[in-house]
Amino acid sequence: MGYRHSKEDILEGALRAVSDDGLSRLSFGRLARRLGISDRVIVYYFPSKDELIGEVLARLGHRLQATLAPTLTAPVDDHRQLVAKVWPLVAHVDADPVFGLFFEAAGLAAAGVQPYADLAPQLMQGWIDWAAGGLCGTPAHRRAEAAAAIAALDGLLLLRQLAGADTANRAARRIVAR
Amino acid sequence: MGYRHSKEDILEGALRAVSDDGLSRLSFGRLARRLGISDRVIVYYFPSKDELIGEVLARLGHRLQATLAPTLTAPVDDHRQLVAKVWPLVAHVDADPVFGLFFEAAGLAAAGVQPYADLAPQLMQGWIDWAAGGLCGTPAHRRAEAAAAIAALDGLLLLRQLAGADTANRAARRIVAR
DNA sequence: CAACGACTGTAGTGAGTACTACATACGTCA
DNA sequence: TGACGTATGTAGTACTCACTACAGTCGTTG
Repeated sequence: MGYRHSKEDILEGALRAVSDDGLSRLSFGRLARRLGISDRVIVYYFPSKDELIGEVLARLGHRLQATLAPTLTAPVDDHRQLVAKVWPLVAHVDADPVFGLFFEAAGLAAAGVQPYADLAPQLMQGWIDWAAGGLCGTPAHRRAEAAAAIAALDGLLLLRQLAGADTANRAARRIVAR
Repeated sequence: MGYRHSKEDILEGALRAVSDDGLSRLSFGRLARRLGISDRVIVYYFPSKDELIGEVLARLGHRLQATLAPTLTAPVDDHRQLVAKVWPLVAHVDADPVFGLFFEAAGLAAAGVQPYADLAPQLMQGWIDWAAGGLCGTPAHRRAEAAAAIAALDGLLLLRQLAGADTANRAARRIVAR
């Protein structure tokens, strides 16, 4: 028969918890209280906090790319066209908490905090690979334009979080314009 | 006569501490141990941790803008020219820890952690105002181009932190190109 | 049945957290 | 001289943190 708790439930609960409270407030105790279980159960499935964070970030990345996957049907030539196509979506979709978490992880990684310092670079690489899939041209061209697109999108998202949607949208129009 | 400890020394020590360890590892106890004093003294000058963080972030912002101030002598027309002018400097100068801290603060703010959520937006606004000072044209034009420049620069810096300098430099060349 | 592994519970550990209580030294000024 | 504000020290509070020890409870398998 089924057990009372499952790793899947805990992981989903953790995702909702970090969406609400941020990565920095994720703890065994808080999560256990939120789920109404003993922290002992969480520790059983995720023997260390780093493993819990790792799985949360991995799922977060998959979810992010799954959300954006339908965007990249017809390949475009350069990062400006890609930004023009993607920005309205990421700026509209209520994926805000996900991006907030992305920046929090990036910030912690930039500050050298483990395990983020090890995990965030591959999160970023995932973004770039995703963007390269929506571009055409030589591999080198696609890599560089993809990186440029991700830089622009990340910068715009950061701007959106800290200066508001209107400012970010106006900036996006300037970046896209040629 | 001089006192044994001064607020100035503690604040400078705090700046060095966060440059080394990140904002998230700043605590009364850690800082006191690092400075070889009692945490009681720190609490005396900074009655709450939020005040300590606030002053650290403020000084960080001033230092950042002071570093970049000489850049903006001759105003340019749009964000691409501004990025072209500023990027080589911010990418070269050994201001890496400062930018790491900026992203960490932004990430914590995005996640809603206090006091960052309150302080980071004005940090961002400071950047934008600074950038607007290096542009010419109508106020509306300068605001929008400044926001675009900051978005691009922030995105590039994030890319640099998480994907390496080469990738970021290649992306910068694409963004600057018209 | 017996042995085993997967799972759950109770309880605790030692470290770190922000912050406080309280006494005391010290210089300044009425 | 005495009162006062600034500065410093010792000690402690109530809390959260990640993680552990250990005993149990199940279902499955030999």
